[in-house]
Amino acid sequence: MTASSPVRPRAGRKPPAERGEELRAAAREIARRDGLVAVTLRSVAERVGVTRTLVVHYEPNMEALVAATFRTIAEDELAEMRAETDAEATATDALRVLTRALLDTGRDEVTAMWAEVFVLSRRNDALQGAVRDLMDQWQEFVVSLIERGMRAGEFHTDDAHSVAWQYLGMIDGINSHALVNYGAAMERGRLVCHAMEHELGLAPGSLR
Amino acid sequence: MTASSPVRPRAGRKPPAERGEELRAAAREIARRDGLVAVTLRSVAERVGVTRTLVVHYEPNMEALVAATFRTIAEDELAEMRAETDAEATATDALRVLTRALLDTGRDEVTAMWAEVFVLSRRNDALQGAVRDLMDQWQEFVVSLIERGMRAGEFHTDDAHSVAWQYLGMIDGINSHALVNYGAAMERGRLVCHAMEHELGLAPGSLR
DNA sequence: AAAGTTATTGACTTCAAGGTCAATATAGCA
DNA sequence: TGCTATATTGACCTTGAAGTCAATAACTTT
Repeated sequence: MTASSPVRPRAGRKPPAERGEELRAAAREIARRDGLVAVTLRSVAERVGVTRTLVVHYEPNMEALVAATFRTIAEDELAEMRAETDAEATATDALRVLTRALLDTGRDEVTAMWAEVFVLSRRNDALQGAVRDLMDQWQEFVVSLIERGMRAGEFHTDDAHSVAWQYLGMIDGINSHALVNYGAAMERGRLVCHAMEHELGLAPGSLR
Repeated sequence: MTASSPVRPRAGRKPPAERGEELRAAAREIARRDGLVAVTLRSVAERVGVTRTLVVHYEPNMEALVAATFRTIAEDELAEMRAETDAEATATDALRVLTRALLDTGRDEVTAMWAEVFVLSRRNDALQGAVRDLMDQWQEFVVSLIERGMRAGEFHTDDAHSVAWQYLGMIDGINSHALVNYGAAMERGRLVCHAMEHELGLAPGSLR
């Protein structure tokens, strides 16, 4: 075992834009799989197959990378939801589709990340900023959906903001609990639908 | 500055039970103030004024201490809620009081701890067990409250378990969001009340 | 009062985190 | 073809986490 070389071959030189994107993509994959806490200099470097130092070269601040990673993942998901709801003919249909999508079991990784973010942002200012931003964007998204329904005469409420905010909170909480409570994961969302139907003056069952 | 002694005086010898409780109490205080992640050998030792080694002597496993800390805090709170609701004359009153208490702003530290726990339990088996236990106990508590109301003819539902589970999820989520969204913290809970009134066949406004 | 049990401590180890700094190798340009 | 800017690396530092182990000091018991 004289020359057993466990050495990694030198990473090929790449244009900064490409390498940078490669590193950020790796950070996102790690965050999706093992959570934002797992996004470290070492883990990102190892995944890409470069030295820690190179990661520092591109991302001189880990807190910032974590925040950016969260931001991108969350913004991507929001864009997806926008696209899906925009495609629906009525606001009621859109809200039904949105609720169904948000309560879907396959979204567990994102749910876990949001739970993580509430904790981590206590100690990471950049992340806290990103969280606020994303919460605002989500809030605005749901408000505009409600307003769309009001303009069309489908929904009726006098406080779209409050309804939107609590809607998002309820969904987040139920999903978080389902993360631990495997058994109950199937039946998530009945109360949310009833609550929204009631709150927006919809006929019972409209959202199912 | 030859003899500037920053040395801590030797801690007085105490009976194991007392010292043990002292350490666990310190862990709880730290958890309440700075979160469960802040409960470390060092922080507990420093707070009590003893060496790290002594903490190890009493708590040979940090994961276990963190789990026990969470368990005690959460069980204390549950006991408090039990006492408060038991004191109410009707189940409707009890539910109103419970909801109000759970949505109270002063409960933010506990909310933060629960959010933390969902994240940490991914990497701490003992903690995961404690979380499951406590969720079960809460679930059972709310279910029995609902059943009390059904026996008295106040509530009507065909799935107390599902209603209880989602009730807790909603409250948790709304509180978590309020942790970040200072502005909206005042108006938490309208939807939850409406949802529960609707779900349990109560007259609108019964829970306000 | 002496002995023995054990609460308490200090020195040390291991591991993983973020980060610095100077050296090296390589791709693209002159 | 050779130069040069810079992408990439290796060696090193600091901090804070958990944990081990033998030594010391303080009660309790005989």
